[in-house]
Amino acid sequence: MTFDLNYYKSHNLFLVAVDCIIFGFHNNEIKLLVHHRAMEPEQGGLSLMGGFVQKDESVDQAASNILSNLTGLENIFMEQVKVYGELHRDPGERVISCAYYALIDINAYDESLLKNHHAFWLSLDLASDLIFDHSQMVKDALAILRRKAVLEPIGFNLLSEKFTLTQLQSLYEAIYGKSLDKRNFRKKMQSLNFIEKLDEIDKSCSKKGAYYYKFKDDSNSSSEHAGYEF
Amino acid sequence: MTFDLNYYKSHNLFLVAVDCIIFGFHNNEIKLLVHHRAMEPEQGGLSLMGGFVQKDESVDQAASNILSNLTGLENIFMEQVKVYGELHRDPGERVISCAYYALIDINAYDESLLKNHHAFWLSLDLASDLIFDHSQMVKDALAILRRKAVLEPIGFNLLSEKFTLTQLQSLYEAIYGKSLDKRNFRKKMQSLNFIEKLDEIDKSCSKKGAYYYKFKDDSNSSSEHAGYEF
DNA sequence: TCAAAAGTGTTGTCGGTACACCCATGT
DNA sequence: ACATGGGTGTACCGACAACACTTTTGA
Repeated sequence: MTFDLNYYKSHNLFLVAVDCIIFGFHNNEIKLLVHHRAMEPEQGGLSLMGGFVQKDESVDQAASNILSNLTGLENIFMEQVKVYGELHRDPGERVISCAYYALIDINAYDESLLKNHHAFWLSLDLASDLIFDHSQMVKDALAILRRKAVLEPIGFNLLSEKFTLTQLQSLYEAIYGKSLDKRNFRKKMQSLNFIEKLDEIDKSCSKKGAYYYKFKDDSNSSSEHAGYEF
Repeated sequence: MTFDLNYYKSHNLFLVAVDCIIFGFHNNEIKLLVHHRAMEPEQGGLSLMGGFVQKDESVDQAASNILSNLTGLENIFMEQVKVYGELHRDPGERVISCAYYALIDINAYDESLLKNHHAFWLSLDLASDLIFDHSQMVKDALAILRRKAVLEPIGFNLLSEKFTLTQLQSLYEAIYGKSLDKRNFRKKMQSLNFIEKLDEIDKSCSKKGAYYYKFKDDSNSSSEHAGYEF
């Protein structure tokens, strides 16, 4: 089967990049995986982890490849933020970039891979002076995260498999940048039905000890945000 | 200033397209501007209006250029839906496409331009069998529209400058695909503070006549959905 | 015994929803 | 006079926000 390739050939071609906003959570703070850019322009500047899309991969695949090369993690939830397509957003060359965000457990990734890539965790407070339009990408990703975390069991990926309610609350406080009422938070979490109490108790950060919880396995059935059919 | 262009040169290049989901509203139905695709593959199939991004325009500009070439309308609100980057989404060639949606007043555009492009309005009910992944694009755009129309004075662009509350309600009913309570709808609209009653009365579709309303000029100040700062 | 974190209920407010009738007018 | 669409108010319910004390235990 051949098509009229002239139709396609007569148009411009572009470099297409993927930039990843990889969130982690440590010390009650949201962190961001970044590195110092190795080449001009903006050599040495703080940059999101990214790369170019290759011929033989979809854009989504390009994003998850970047993440797995960097952390060894596979099948992590990633979602598109948006496309950044301004003419001179990368002063070096015309590059159209698609941003993705991911949420990972900061305790469960391959440290050595991360070192190979000279990547490190940056506190979100300092994410306001990344190179190019990367700070905007982070802002946009955070807005999505904030919007979704109210409704869906997103954000659990930022914690270890077992976590206490206090830890979970700290995470939400970090995401929204404000403190929450303990009783209201617990009540809400209960009603959302995303988590399940375990028998185990964590005594590491209190004398009394706190029950561990985990993210319910069947929490895919609960949300399913309306089919939005025609 | 020269940069290390080898870094950029060593990567693959792509065709980048823009596909526009252009919504209109007529006869109490949401419509979609489409055309029959002129070339293989899928020649004759129903397609969104689209085109390729050119070297000298941003991706956003590419989208608004498509809209203005097609309708003569400038400065219309358009928003990105997302990027569609699967390998074989366009069977003819590898094309990465960025979808945008727009809402236009179906009574105020240049009919002749539209004819030149062989474009026509399709009822949204029939939008489930567009070519490629275009139906998915429409679904995704609708989801965004539904999410935003509750909070923001979006959707007004689908009506003429002056409109009655009944017309506005029909629009919302079409967007959400269900009928709404008249009293609750009016109460809500009042509280949202987006619209302003005019002195003029429309007698075209009732004996009693209905007040015209318009979208408040200063409604930019009202929303401003939180800075989401770091 | 005391410091430190875990855990637990009630009340008021607000927004959403359900629901039924009168009004003005053209025919 | 009547048919047609325009316009209005009230009562219930659920979600969210504010708010303070008791429990457990390791040091």
